[in-house]
Amino acid sequence: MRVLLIEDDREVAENIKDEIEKHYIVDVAYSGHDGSYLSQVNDYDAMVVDMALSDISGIELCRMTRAANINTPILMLAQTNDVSPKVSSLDSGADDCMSKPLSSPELLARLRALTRRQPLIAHSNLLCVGDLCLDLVTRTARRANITINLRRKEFDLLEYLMINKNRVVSKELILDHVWEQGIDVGSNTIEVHIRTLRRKVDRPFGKKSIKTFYNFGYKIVG
Amino acid sequence: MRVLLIEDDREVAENIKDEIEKHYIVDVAYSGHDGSYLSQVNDYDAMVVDMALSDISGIELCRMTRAANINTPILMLAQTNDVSPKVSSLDSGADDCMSKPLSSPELLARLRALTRRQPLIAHSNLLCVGDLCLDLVTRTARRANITINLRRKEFDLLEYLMINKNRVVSKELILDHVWEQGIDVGSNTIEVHIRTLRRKVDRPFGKKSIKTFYNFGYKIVG
DNA sequence: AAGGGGATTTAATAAAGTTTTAATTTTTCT
DNA sequence: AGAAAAATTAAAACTTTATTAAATCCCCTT
Repeated sequence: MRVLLIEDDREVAENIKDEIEKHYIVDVAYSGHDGSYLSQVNDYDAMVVDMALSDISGIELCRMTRAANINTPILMLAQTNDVSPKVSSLDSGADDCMSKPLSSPELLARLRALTRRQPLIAHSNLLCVGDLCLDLVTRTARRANITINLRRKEFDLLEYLMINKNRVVSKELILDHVWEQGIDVGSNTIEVHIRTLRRKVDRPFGKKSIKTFYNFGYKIVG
Repeated sequence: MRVLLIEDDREVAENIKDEIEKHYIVDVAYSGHDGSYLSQVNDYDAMVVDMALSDISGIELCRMTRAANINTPILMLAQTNDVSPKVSSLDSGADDCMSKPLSSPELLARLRALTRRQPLIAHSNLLCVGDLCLDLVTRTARRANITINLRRKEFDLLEYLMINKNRVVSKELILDHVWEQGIDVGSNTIEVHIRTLRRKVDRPFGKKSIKTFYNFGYKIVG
């Protein structure tokens, strides 16, 4: 197991390094640039990133890392217990976030939890199928540089179709994942929502990305 | 996106539910037992579990869930900011842990981070005869890397033939298994469907995998 | 607590797609 | 060759989906 620690306060860095080093191999970068470079040339099992780096902010570094298609789990270290920086870092692609003062046992436990999972697939708040992109944070869609506002059910339905892009999903699965239990199975509410979705994301762009599969379900293609 | 909330304080449960419900579908269990049961019978994209349930501890519930081979991401809710319960829950299989008092934006951001990783895609279940494969989940066939859309009766008929690959099945058996009871035995609907099947799965590929057995039935060979 | 406004569901009808029937041609078996 | 079975076709009968508009639900404000 190899961990990359990015922290520009040398003293803090030494302390954290010593703790992690009791269990894993640690590389330390004392600046965002160095960290970013190391994260791209080496394969790490996890990264621990201080949010308040002086050259590149932790959030920016996170975004860059994900943009470079590096899916290494990232644990962010926030200066304070404020909520908003934590939310920003999670939404910029970090997997976890803890605030200072740090507890080493907790830090190590969080690293264990992060690295336990399989190497994972995508790591972005954007879910894209062709030129249609769904922003999971703002819950809007974009196509041809136009932002499309979606209602809640429309968003949920589109998200489920897009998670399963290029695969047919049955109406039964759609009901299970997008609607509450116990919805009347005989109703045509799925069809109605498919229609509004098509009107918003397909028709204005002359596309037909949502296909119908008679007597079975739908699929979205890219 | 479906979330299971396990929390036995009804008032707290309602509050959390209302928050999560702004974005996802929420099922609530008011006891560890109910929660454990629900997590096993339904597919959730994430679980939010109170550590201090009165019947089963959150930690125990976590262990049971992982032991049952359920990999749904789990976010634990700790009563206090103490380190040791957090460490225990992370080590018992939880993926993340936050302490009360809860901040809804942070809770939602953590849920986004957790569910971003492994979107819940339905997995295929294949039935193959030679190079012809039937996906029982999407109800499509594939041959030579081309996906073939099948209508309901075509699919049912092909599935029955493929289940009995390399064995002749009588028309009587086909009628029994693929058609409702009481279909007119004198009709030629089987022949018509065999024809459309051959046109879709054999002819375009220059194959003849569906054989006729005069005065008896059909068989598919691999 | 009541009203307003958007979101969601229901319901009715039109449109599209599927399955069966039936008539005809071709093949198989004796 | 002749009878029976299977293949081929096209059209009729049937099912499912798309489209509307209206009704209901839900949340937010007052």
